Amino acid sequence: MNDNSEKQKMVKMLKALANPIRLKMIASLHEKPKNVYALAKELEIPYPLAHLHLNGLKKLGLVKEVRAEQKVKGLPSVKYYAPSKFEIVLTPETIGKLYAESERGKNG
Amino acid sequence: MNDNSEKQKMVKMLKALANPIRLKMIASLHEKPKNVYALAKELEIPYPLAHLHLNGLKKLGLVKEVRAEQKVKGLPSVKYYAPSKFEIVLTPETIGKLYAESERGKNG
DNA sequence: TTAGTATGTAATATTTTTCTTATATATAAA
DNA sequence: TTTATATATAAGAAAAATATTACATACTAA
Repeated sequence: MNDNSEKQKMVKMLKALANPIRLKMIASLHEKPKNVYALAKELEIPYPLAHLHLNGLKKLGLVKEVRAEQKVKGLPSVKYYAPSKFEIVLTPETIGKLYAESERGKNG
Repeated sequence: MNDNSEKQKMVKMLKALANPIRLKMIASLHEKPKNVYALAKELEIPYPLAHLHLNGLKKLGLVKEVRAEQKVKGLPSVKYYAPSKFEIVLTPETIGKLYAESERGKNG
């Protein structure tokens, strides 16, 4: 019942990482945490696009908010993001295992 | 000049692997080499679709022909495929490195 | 000769992903 | 008040990926 979610999660993760903008974002945030606005400027893409891509990474837990600086009074603070700790190893073996294990999971 | 190809190749590889059918194919071929027709039946998808997906993997070198059995006389032999040996490790560090190194490659 | 095995491709249709444009809010500085 | 900083979302357009249908070839077995 739940054995599919592992495979589905993997596909979602890989889809998220299979994009040059999102890879660049992770690389940039790994170097130094920053906010969406700065990221958009650095990658030379419009803010809504940057927001969209970062949000996708955030939803999958590949990127997280590390701190929120309240520059002014009680107002929209600047949110800094950094990559989460993740490790995905792709080999014929790991892929084979992913499917073999969930097959077994079906019955026992 | 050539520093982009590494990143582009990575994105292509990840795109190829970010698909349930293609992951299943690799898992199945890792278990036992087989031909497109058998793969199509096993995954319960139409042959042209299986051909399309396997071709994508083949073009990137993720899957290779391991042998061709000539069942009959001088005719379309059955082609068996297996995954190539590959290893892709995805962490914030490896992604950061991928982009940092190619940046440096631009000038030196 | 029809069904099953086996290959491969082309054209189209569908679906998903990606990108742009527009909207809305809020502050500071010029 | 206009520009720059900063957030967030929605709607629609464009592009890319995915899937279907049809075609063409070729042998074997029923």
